[in-house]
Amino acid sequence: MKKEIILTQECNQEIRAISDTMEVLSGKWKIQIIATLLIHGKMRFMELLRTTNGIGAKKLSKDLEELEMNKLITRTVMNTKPITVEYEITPYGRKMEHLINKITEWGLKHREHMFKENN
Amino acid sequence: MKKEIILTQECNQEIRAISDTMEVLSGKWKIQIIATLLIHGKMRFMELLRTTNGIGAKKLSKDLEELEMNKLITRTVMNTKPITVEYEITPYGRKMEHLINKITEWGLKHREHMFKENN
DNA sequence: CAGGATCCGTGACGATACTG
DNA sequence: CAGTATCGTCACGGATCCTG
Repeated sequence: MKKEIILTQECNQEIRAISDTMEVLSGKWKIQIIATLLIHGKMRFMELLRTTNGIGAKKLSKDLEELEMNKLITRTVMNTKPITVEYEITPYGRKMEHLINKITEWGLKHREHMFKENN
Repeated sequence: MKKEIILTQECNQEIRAISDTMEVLSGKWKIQIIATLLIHGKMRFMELLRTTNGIGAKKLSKDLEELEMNKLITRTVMNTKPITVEYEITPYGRKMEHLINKITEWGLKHREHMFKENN
């Protein structure tokens, strides 16, 4: 099974940067997971599964793995019985908070804008 | 063929806002197209096709259509022979410039960060 | 030129069952 | 509990051909 960090290899610097970011963030769930962890702090797998409405275990597992590869979260296996695992935002991941806020902000304005023009 | 603006219908306000934004932006190409149009101003279909490296005509056409639905760009058919079409960012779309800058910025830092830790 | 129609392969994702 | 393995579906996106 390959575990490589995906960094885009394309011509233009700016386009690469954009692609890199989108590679990390895109999909329905990644940002939601980050946002949830930013709010709640440490969380276990099942908590995330319940909180992130609509996601399946397989997808959650995969997304968490990718987020860990990108150093945005940490994964800690506790030696309890039965096993529990805790996920937590890294300081580096926390730096994404501002970007997520911008994204949220834009989404709110966009919804307004769409309603205004269409009705 | 349905042409509806997709606005997410989920529980939480913040999550909805995030999903709305990602709905508009996600995929490899949308932001690239916007960025390109921000730089070059008016562009024709074929210009965009050449400039946006790797995209196919079908996908470009579809993405442009979606961007137009979201009022980020305008599509103008010129009555020339043969027909030409011009795409251009709207003032509203131009408001996304700041967000795109943030995304680009984060991508650059992320690339640095990944190299630092892995080598 | 600007795309639509069609065909088709691949991979993403859900559901279910199973393991340490 | 925290996943992995397996199966099956389906929509995305590429390639090609066609049209006003």
